[in-house]
Amino acid sequence: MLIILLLLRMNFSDELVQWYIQNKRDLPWRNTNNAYIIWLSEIILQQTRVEQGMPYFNRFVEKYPDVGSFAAAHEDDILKLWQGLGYYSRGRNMLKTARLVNELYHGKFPEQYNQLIKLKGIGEYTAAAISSFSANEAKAVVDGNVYRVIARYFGIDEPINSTKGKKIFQQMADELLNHDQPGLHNQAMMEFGAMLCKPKNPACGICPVRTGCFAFINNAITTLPVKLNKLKVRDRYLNYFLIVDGDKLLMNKRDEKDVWANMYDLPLIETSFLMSETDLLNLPQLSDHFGQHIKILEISPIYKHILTHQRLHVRFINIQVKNVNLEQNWFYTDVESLQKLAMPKIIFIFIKNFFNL
DNA sequence: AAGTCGGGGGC
DNA sequence: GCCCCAGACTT
Repeated sequence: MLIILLLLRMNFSDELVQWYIQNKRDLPWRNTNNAYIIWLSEIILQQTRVEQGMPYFNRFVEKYPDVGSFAAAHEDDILKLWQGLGYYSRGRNMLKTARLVNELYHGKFPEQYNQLIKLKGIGEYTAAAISSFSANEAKAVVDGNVYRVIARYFGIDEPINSTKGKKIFQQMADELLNHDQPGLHNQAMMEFGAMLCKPKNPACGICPVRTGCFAFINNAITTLPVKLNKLKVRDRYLNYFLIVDGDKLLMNKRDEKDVWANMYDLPLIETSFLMSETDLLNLPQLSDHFGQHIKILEISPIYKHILTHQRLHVRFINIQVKNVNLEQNWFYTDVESLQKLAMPKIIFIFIKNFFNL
């Protein structure tokens, strides 16, 4: 019985690897075993589609061809290059890791799972990916694709985002791993999930392993994998003030907490509910910052900006003021330097249009 | 164990 | 709208 199970599993891996070799996409990070380059690609691709991450990967490789050059960068430069990709802590953690690697390993990016897992921004998935792709270490990756492929093929209905579920899927992935070619096996599992065993409308018609697939046989494609979802979305109302003084604009550097940590936006008054323009302009905070003589030049419509846990209602209010009480993180910048600051997408778009950049 | 962190694409 | 994307970190 055990032997039959073993054979079945070996066949599964072999089938996927064969399918992979014939159908894989030609992606730039697949043509190297340079752990640094693979690290770059893996961090960029966390929770990010390949098409979205690709241009960022190319720009990062170009600008920072090795760990040393990355380690020497300023956080502002990393965040600027990361602008628009989201989950900015990835960029900030990369800088910490690059600097540590540069010191600890003298610029040679580690390839062993046990070394990688200790680094900031590298979890189980990424450590397994880097070690198996760069050095063929026998560690099985479990990403969103792998969860889906295993859940469907073996009919596992344990939620993939429960603690118990994660353990089960990791264990199954470990057992499935082809120890002769871990890197190839891992790539195959993920590519198969991404290209064929897709979340919606998987291509079961051309699937090489459908005859052994639980979900295909039992018509459970749409119900597997199972995921617990209790996503709470919060509404936030962001009122940004555009204050132009000659050729300079008043900017704010955000703090370490909250979204968009360490990035740049504008002076902000946040409310937890939709406030009318007149009520907003009567807020004491406004006169505290800008005095009594405030002239409204222009008010933008309210833009809805969707984040994972937040619905942002954003508007921009262009005002003319006599004097400004500078907050801790406020500063003036000219339009030239403006382009070097890493800004959240919605801020960047607005400013870009406003100044015709 | 639950909450937080972006932005975009497919349906 | 809702779900998902080569997840990790903090509380």
